[in-house]
Amino acid sequence: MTNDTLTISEMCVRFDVTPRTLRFYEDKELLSPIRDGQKRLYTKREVGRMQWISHGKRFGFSLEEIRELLELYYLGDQQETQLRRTYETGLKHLATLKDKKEELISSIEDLETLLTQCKDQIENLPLRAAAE
Amino acid sequence: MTNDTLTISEMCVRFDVTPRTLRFYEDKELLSPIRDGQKRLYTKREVGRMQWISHGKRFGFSLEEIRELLELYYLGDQQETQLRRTYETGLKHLATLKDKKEELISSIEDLETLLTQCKDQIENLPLRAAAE
DNA sequence: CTTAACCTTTACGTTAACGTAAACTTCTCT
DNA sequence: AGAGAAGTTTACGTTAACGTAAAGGTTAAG
Repeated sequence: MTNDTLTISEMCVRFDVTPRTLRFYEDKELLSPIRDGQKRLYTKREVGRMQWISHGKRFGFSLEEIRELLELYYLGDQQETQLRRTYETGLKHLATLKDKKEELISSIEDLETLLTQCKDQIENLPLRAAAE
Repeated sequence: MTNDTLTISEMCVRFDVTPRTLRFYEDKELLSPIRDGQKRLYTKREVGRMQWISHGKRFGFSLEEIRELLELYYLGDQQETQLRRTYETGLKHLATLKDKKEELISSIEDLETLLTQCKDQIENLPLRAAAE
């Protein structure tokens, strides 16, 4: 019974999304689950793709940008031209991710500085009034 | 002449946004430039805030989430309660940022793996036909 | 057999984050 | 004075990414 495919509700639990979201992604050609009759079944490949979608969203990429990147999950019998294009797209995404990483690191430092200042202010609060 | 305030168009250049965007952020109380007659002037503080907005957007935060964080830029004569709340909010954001950082790092690794595979495929392409 | 759980399609609704157009002021330059 | 550049307010429009409701098919349990 424990096949290596997931139902739509299992996917929903796993990625904390609604069925609507998964169908929406399918409509946008980000996912293409197989069918058992009417029902959708998500293979390991779809799970992998959904993983990327999930991460991509958290990093602020649009679904369209994510869709481009997902080409890397095919890599079937592609034309050389297409294969190279996919590769180039991947490289660009990689560069963007690395940029964001740097930006993120310095943002974390900035926020830590702000928090330190905030903490100082809290600790040096004027002891209120005098009545105690 | 070179005051330490920026006009709206200077802000637009600096952050690569339209005037509409800056006015929109003002409407949402993310920014509050001073006025010279009708015209908006952005002080160093507003520039600092806009810096955060810009980063926040790139990391996938909503404007509402960013607005909360921006409280850290006031730190004026706040009530202790409010100050602590602001501090807590900041801590949560910091934790989220750190999570995203980890996620980002492993995503970069994953993408690099995919790209390596893709590169392999390109290099091992069947030399087409034979006619040459 | 029928009820419930789970799935489906179709289609209109909603929210965030701006875009865009119209009509007006203010300043500077010639 | 007249033209242009840069700014303003007001308000309707747009797009992405789903939410939500209606109406119905399928399968296991009682």
